[in-house]
Amino acid sequence: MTTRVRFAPSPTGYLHIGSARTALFNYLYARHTGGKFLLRVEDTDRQRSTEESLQSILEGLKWLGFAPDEEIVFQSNNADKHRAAALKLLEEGKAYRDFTPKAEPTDKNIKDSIAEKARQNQGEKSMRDNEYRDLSKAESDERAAKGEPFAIRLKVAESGKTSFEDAVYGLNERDYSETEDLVLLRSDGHPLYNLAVVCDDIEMEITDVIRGQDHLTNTHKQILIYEALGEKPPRFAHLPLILAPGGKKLSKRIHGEIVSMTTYRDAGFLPEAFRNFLALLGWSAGEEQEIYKLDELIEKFSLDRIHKSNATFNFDPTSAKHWTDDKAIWMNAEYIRAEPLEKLLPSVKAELKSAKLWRDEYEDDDKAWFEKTVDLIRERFFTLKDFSTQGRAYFSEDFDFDEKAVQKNLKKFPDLQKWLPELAEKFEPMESFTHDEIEAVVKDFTEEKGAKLGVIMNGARTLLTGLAVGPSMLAIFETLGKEKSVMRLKSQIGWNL
RNA sequence: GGUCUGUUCGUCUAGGGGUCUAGGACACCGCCCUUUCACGGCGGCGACACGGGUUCAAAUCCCGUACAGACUACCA
Repeated sequence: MTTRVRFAPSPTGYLHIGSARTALFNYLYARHTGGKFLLRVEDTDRQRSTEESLQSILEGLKWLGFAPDEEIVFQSNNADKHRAAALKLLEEGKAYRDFTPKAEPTDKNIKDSIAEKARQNQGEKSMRDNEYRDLSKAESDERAAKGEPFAIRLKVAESGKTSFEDAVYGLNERDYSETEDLVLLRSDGHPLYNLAVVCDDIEMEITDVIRGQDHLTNTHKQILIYEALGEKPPRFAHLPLILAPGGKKLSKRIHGEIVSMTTYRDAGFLPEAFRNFLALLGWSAGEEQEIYKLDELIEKFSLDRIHKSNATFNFDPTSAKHWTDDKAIWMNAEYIRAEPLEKLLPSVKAELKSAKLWRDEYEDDDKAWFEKTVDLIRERFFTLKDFSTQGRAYFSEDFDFDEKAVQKNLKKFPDLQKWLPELAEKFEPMESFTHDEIEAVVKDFTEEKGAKLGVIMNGARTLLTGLAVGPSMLAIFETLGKEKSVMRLKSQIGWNL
């Protein structure tokens, strides 16, 4: 049987890092086993689901390159089937009607009030003491017929336990006494999560459920539903969580955009780099390699090498340099300089386009120049954004001067204000403007002035690119060409800062 | 409160009784390379949560404790 896995986000927010990693692992597992990767949108919470979230999630998945192998399933479309399943269990006596009026949730923190209630019930109430649990069928039917509202609860057996072998966490067991008679269908007819998930997974013929560890206890409830329905549960693999620094839960409410996938796309990350980073959060191949191309990830991925302990996604919102996980940034830089140039070019093009620095000649008459330039400057870039910011001077005359660079490399050596335009004049008559010739001219000039080579070079770098850092100066001259080099050396813009 | 799960450098991790004076990566620091910065090279800092067992031997097995997380809804 071919494996079928699903990624099942609920559209109540954008695709965040933890979900993206879950999607990745599902995807890798599907590809590794030659199975199918499916997408199911769990949009049954009408209050919180939004179209905007859905689009954000779809965009994030698209960016990461995880296209579902079959049509997207929307859980809300299956509500009738979920209801039918609940009714069937009711009919078979495996579930019962609970006529207890629905308790309105307290207005304060829901989680806290639930824990509070659990504390109070401690030792006093059994999970089975619902007064309607053993109501006769006749009476139950009669009250229902009269229009009295009811929820449908699963009738969990008095004694026994649920157990399953998790691919990551091993054998999990839970005594029935720990599980309440869970509600399958709300009194307004709305099917609840655990029922919906089980029904959909059955219908979609899911063989392996790979999801966050926060569902570990839900799994027991779901197994109870599978059993009641007379279906065989799929295999389960629960993933460790991705936490915020300090070991707290990563939440969009307190951590903001840092957790959203689109943030990384917009910040100039390469999807392959981010995928690589994500893959190593909670999984490792057990070797000292760090860089894995997708094919390699697919080949090496296995559920049994997923960790049990949660990982911390490290970032520092107060730092411009460490705004997100250092390793993610490093990995992105690694991909930017190591990817085959032709694979990187489209991304650079997109970046330059969005910064209005793109010219169609770069794919035509100036193709060779463009490729050479990208290859030259990518060496020290971290994100695609750097091409339009730090690399701006290579594509436009309208670039900024870094004040510190001007101080350090220009104003500290006032002679340069006269010398650099003079150097430009030496360049002007040159027929061939390439590395060796430029070098000879610059060296002669330096000797003539009795100056230090570094002073001339650094001054030129700042005047030509606005920066104190960058590639070899001779390469910059050659890349920019004679005309621009001469023009910028003579320009006073940098000096007038 | 209860149930379950987890705990190796700041972070991601290797490790499954002896090869561990615990390996790698990122970050940080230093040196080298260099016209600058980066890359690269070399080196440094830095961890087995704690306490008891078991064993000739424990980061590795067992038990406690601490801490963390999940669940404990007519949310998903």
